[in-house]
Amino acid sequence: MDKNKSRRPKRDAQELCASIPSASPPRRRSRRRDLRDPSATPDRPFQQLGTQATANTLVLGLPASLRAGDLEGGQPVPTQTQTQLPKPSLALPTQLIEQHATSSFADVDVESEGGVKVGGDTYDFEHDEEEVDEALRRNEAAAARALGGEPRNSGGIERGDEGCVLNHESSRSPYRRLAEMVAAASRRDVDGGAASVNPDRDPPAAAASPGDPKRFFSPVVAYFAPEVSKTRRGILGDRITERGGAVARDVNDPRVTHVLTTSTTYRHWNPAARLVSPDWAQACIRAGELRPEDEHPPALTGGVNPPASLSSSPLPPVASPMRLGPPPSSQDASQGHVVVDSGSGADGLVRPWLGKKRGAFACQRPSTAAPVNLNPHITRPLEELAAIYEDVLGGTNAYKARHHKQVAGAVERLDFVVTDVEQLCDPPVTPAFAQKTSTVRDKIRELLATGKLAKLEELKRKPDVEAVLELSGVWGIGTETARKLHREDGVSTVAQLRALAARQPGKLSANQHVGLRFYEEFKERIPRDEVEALAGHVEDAVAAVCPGCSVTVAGSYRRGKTSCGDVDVLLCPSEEFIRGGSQGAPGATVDTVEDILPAVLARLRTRGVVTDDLSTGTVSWMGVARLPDSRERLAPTTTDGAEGDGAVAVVTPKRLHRRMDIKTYTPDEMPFALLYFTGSGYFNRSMRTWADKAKGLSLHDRGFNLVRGNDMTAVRDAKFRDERDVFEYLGLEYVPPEDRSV
DNA sequence: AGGCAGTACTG
DNA sequence: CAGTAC
DNA sequence: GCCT
Repeated sequence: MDKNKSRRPKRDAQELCASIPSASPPRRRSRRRDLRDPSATPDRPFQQLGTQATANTLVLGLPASLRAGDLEGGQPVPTQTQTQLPKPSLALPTQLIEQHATSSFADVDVESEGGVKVGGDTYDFEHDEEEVDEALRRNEAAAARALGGEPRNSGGIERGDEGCVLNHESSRSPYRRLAEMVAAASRRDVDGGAASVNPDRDPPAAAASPGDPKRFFSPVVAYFAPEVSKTRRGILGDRITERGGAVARDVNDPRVTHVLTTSTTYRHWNPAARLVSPDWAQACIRAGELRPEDEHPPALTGGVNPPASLSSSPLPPVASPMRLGPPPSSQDASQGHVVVDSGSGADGLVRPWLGKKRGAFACQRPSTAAPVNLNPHITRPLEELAAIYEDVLGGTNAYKARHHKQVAGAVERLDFVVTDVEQLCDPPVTPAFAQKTSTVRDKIRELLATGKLAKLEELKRKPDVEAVLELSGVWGIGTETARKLHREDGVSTVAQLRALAARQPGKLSANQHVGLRFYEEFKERIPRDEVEALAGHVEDAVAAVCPGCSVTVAGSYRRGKTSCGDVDVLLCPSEEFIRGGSQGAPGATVDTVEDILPAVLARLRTRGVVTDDLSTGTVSWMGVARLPDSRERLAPTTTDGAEGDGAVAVVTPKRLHRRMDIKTYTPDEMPFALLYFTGSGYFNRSMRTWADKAKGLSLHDRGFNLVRGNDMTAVRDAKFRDERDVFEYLGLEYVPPEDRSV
């Protein structure tokens, strides 16, 4: 009766705010990109395999007391608990964002070798002088702007990415700020395409007469695939917007009508979008009118083989089962800013997805690669300390760790070199920096002054720290087990642990043996291509078992990272399958949702893709996978008769074992699952908190629960088709995956 | 001073 | 139930 | 470690 956890959250609103993508990154992003090796692989944001798309994820537990259907309306019906929150009339994200320049600028000495001198010590950067120069230029520019330079934009907010910084007015309600940040972030996205193409241009004169022949692109919302060069994208984008069209930044945007790509294997889930070559746009421009798309299918890019894994499989028409419905007739598409007028003359311009049935996974878009870290002198020690707090000390120290990491992350994202803590307080990098005091702030001060952290040095001197740090790096070994192994068995290194495991196998659990076996391999990052290839095998298996079931890669892959720590795959059978099993989904060899995963896994094991299990359930699996031997991956046995002449073995250099998770969700749950498993962790936490504070909802990987006093009730009054619906329900504006890295 | 999400799987 | 991971 |  006492566990009466009147758990009415009191979460840190601050953390939340801080964890929402701030408005500044995009600009940095693009600038930074220029600094990098142009040949670097562009980031690809996310991959939606198969068809279906809508989904999100969340993992909040399903509270025991789920009472179905006793809700009405979307209104949380608060009970009279003492814990009732003010439920402020949190006006949702509004357009209060003010623009102002980057707050601070640094004063740095650049040493000849590219180090930066701070507080007497010189730090070597992992990047070169040019980057530092760039940072300095940026600082200068920021300074100029701050001093009253060019008002970035009159009244508007979403004008381009440039210099749109939030007003960090700390007196405002944190929730309010959160909403605003979210709003700003998404706003960037929405019109962003055009804006980013040409920041100085006026909005695609939505005002002009729709019928204006000069504006023949008005029914078009284009999305440029990442492989289209920046310049071409810029030029064509300008032309398109000049002629009434719009350019979207997010393939996910439902308004996208045309995906301009050069890849024949480009694939994405928007059923309404048409895949065309950029040449199509050029042809239209030349002709002064819309040209038939068919004349410009995505061009082949010279002789490049699609990822072996994909082409290798007689890939079934996985492409679209679920979405063969009529195309969203242009104007419905959304409550959006860009109104897509399907225009009469454009007969069939917008039509159902008829795209490739097979192909590589590869819809990518320009990178969201992590910007260069200009402040390793601060972030490295903080992260090191955080790691010790979390992996060695454990327990509630994890919260300290979380905070240290949060600060390190925020500092890492800054586009100037920090030389004084005050620079972090002006607009506070994290809410804690708005406070008068803070231990982390003291640590940074110490770092800047001495280049060291006494606390860190002290911890590192303890003999067991290093050992526990290393041992807990083994999957399945946490702080407790690591400590115990060190204390009781004198094990300090993974090598020693292996020796022990060989002598006394019973010392470790089965999972820990697996973790130990693949210790080195699991530490390696997984390139996007490989994630796609692995997911491709999953897709093949799924298609064989349950046609129409979508396969979506979530996780950091979906956030556009160039490499991932693991592969996170979500399966979602079609509505038809849910209703009628193999009746509803012809070709399915299984009948229930619970049967899908085991059948898929069986296939993957047979093919050698899945090598080990870590945990197995009917709707959730965690384990180990790797690309099969190249001999097994033959050239595509083309369906059109062009016979693959046998093994065009694409050699995979190492074929490492990778951590992979696969989970099954119903279409109703998918939006939540996607959201949850796309993360990031901070982003999720912020959304959870927002949901709770603002709406009295608890958000998890399968839906919402309405929190009433001590129990919860599943929310089932609303239909959530995709992530956008979840954002909307929460009164937040949509944030695309790439902006969720926080 | 208490809370920080809450669950699923393993042994 | 503790430990671990998500 | 920080928020309520």
